[in-house]
Amino acid sequence: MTPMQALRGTRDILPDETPLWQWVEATARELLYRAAYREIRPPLLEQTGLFERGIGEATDVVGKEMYTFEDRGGRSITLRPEITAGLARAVNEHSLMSQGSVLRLWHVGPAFRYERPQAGRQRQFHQLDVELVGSADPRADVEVIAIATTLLQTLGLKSLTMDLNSVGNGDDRQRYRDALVDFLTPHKADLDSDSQSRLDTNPLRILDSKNERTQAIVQTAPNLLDYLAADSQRHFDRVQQGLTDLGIAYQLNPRLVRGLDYYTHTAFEIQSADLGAQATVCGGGRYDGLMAQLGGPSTPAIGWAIGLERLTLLLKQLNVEPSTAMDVYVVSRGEAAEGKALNIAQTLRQVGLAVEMDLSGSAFGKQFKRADRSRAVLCVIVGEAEAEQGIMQLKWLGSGEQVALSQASLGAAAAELKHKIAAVRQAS
RNA sequence: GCGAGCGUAGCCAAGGGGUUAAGGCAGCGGAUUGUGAUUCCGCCAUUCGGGGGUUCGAAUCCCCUCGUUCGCCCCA
Repeated sequence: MTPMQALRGTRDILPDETPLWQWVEATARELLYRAAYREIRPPLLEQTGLFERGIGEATDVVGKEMYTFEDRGGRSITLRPEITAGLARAVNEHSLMSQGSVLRLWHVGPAFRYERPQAGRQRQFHQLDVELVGSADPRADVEVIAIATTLLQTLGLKSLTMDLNSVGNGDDRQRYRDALVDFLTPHKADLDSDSQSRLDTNPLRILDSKNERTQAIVQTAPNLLDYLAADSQRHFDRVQQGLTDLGIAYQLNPRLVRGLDYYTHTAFEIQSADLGAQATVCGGGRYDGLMAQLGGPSTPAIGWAIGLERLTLLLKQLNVEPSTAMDVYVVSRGEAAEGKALNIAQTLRQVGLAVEMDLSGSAFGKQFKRADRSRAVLCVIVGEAEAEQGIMQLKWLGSGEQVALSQASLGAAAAELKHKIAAVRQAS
């Protein structure tokens, strides 16, 4: 019988890796709390129409990458391919927005796209998603982008670059789209085949093509930024000014066009040179039309998503390893002693210490080796002699110093032990 | 969905038709039946991702399949 395997494009995040993920999530949670963002937890399943209407039927994500199936009631269901649409739906459904107010939300969780797996690209992947709903102010764009850069910086990521663009409002985009089609149509025969078909379906995406001949043609195409209306331009100017004032570096990339239809005005991507072809760690932008598109009141919004697989890949390259060391390792031998050891571990855990018990019953020498490997600061020893005398040995693994303590006084001494362990750890 | 490379133990691997599949790390047991290092000894793949074929003989050659990596594509 062949052993069961995880599905293609999915993977187990193993105990050796979860400390890194937990550290990323804890850092993000703290940062978002300080910026007044609140967590929301929408379902992973939504009706298919949400994504068709929200993301756009002409996009690759909706057109060929969704996990869509019919449930037992005959409804078309889709595992979310991204998070923003579900959040927008929830905001509408529960009327979370009251007029004139602002809603700051975040969420972390899996999303699903049926794609060919690659380093930094899986079929089930995880995103941290941040959204600011209800403000069209350019300061909102700056706030949201600053949260992304601060988070990445706090985690220790230095050599990242940010591309910034404005795709304008719906009218700007339409006028530019027309101009671009007019420009490209005479060159149609020289474009790569993907770009040829996009000329009808999604011409702006041609700007993004990596095909050399296509790029050469696109070099001389009209510039999107020349087609922004006065207020679109003004909005974009103020976003740039705000970023500059905060010392956030970026480069303008008039060919940055993101693959989801809902984006308007500001669009940005944060990339790393250390990820190969899947270089984008964080991507986002403004989506002023989405809420209305989904049947709610017209509401401006901006947000982004960070890909956690890509982020943790970068952190692993930096050898970031959150500590998983135990405070205390309990060694015991003999029936009476092993019973006592359980009590001792409980007592120490109650004051907040991390305590691992050796369950092997093997020779003390072996147990000490494991104590060492657990990177515990303190080893508690209960053998037959100690059990009989009602005591335990406390051995400080750094210095080797060992003292006896009566079991009866452990409760009273536990808090002091905790302080001493913290002090020893600090010193090392 | 297209193209190319790679799958030998928990990890890193040698072996490229001749039958007991090197070695290292990790793990377990012992030397040391109550104290962490080092050292030494022993154990740890009835089988080379899976299935089929060629052959007297297959980890090695062929086909299929699964997984993975790198591009394309797409995006986080």
